[in-house]
Amino acid sequence: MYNALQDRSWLDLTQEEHMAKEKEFVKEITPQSEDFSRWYIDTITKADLMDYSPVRGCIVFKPDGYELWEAITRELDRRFKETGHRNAYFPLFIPESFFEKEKEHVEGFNPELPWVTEVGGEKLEERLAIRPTSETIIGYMYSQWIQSYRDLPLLINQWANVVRWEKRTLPFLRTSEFLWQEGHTAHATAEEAEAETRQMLDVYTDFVENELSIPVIRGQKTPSEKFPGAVATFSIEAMMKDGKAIQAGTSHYLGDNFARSFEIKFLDRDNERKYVYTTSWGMSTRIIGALIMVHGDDRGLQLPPRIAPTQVIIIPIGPAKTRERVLLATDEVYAQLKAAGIRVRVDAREDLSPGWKFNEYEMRGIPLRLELGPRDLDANQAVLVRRDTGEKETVSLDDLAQRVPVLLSEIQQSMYDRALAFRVERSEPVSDIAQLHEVVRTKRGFALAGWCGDRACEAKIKEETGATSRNIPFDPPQTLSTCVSCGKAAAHTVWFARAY
RNA sequence: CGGAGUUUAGCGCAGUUUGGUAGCGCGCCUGCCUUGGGAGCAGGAGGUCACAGGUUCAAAUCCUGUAACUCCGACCA
Repeated sequence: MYNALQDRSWLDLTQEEHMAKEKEFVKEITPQSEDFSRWYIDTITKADLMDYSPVRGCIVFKPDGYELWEAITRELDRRFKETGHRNAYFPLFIPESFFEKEKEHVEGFNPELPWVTEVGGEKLEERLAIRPTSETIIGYMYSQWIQSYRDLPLLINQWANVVRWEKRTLPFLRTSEFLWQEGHTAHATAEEAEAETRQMLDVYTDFVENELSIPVIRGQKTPSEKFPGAVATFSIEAMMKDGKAIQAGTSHYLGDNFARSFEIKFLDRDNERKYVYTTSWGMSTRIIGALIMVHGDDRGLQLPPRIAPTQVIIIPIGPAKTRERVLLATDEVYAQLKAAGIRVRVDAREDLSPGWKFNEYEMRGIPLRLELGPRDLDANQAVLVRRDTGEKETVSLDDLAQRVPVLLSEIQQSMYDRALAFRVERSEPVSDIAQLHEVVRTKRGFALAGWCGDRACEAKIKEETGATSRNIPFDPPQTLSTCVSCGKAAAHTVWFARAY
């Protein structure tokens, strides 16, 4: 365990290194390089995003964490509505018989389902599952609602909590109860449903890359990794700073599987009764974990400006005798930024030193800090400090409303660029399992490999390296011709990685 | 679900070997003083030592069991 007080090595460091080292032991966050898991837990705890709950595997979203989710829902919801979807809400409880209608589906979820079996001490006639996802109950309702081709397409989204009793949980990334949205659509033709599946993957990609500054790999899941009951599952995959993958969002083409199970039929123009084709797609609070693990550093969180609940924190500085003057100017700067549409807050608490606040808001990931003190006022300027690079600049008070939005957008882009460069650097093609193992375990990254299409080869890779297939990318950097496992001709080029 | 570790004040920990008054740092409260990278001084509050049993004159400490958390595996959209 690193003990800051006993570590004298920093005495020999240069001024700059000395500063950095000093900062290191001021805060209570384990460095990423020392223990990434500890870093993650330290960061989300110290940044006050969540707390553990008395219920195993369930966390409390504290206001700062929930505010992040609210920002995410706002941006996603806007995109869903722009693409013609409407929100609805279906029950939390699902009758047991519903699950049994789709064999693959029930087998996929059975191990994680909690059941309500009695109420008021009396046993229920039929057990009720607490939903792990809502395909079945929505499928049933759709069978009631859809009569004619004129009822199609049916484009509905639900914001909800779902429960999957996970054996191993990790805050945000894998919790027994989590929040998400699930879209469920029904279409007259397979082509239209497939187009919807791709469109929603595009929506997710746009959201994650542009709002969260997280570059993603788009592709199709292999059969063993696809959603239970789906014809095809598509995903966007992101690389965390420890080189592991997180599935950031999924979109499923369900074909007519659920339509057949739930008798969802419509009368077409030709007066024939036909099954509909359905899709479902989801993104969950897991994305918050990804956001933290992609951008965070040893000083804590780092939030991309477009999603950050607070984009600029203003810290007024100065002793009592200049305080009134500084606060007056702070009010003006605040109003100016607010009017420019920037999410801005002021921390004028007198009992905490400016230095304390600098560290605190860096830990909390606020993208831009604005310092305003008496010396600044004399020069009619303010100091702006970027969270991502630490760069300082002074800006005339008259130019703030122009300069701040520009800086925020530069930060947004630069965070994306940095994450992309990191992923590219940690990704490489491999030609045998030993190499694949080397890439995912030692170098800690993504391995691009040829795959013959045989489940046994995929299972063997997982067995020997701990890596799972992430997806078959739409745009692989190159195409590989032999299977990394058996050496036969490759049917697909696949990304493999250790995953959360 | 297996293996290992942890559980003592809000947080981080010492105390457990060898049973005998509940401790430290940070934070918190009051006051003074301070403010450009986690300020200082003084005073103060705060704990069924995870939980349940057991041994003992006496248990944070020894024994048994349970739970939660962390890590590593297994499982898993």
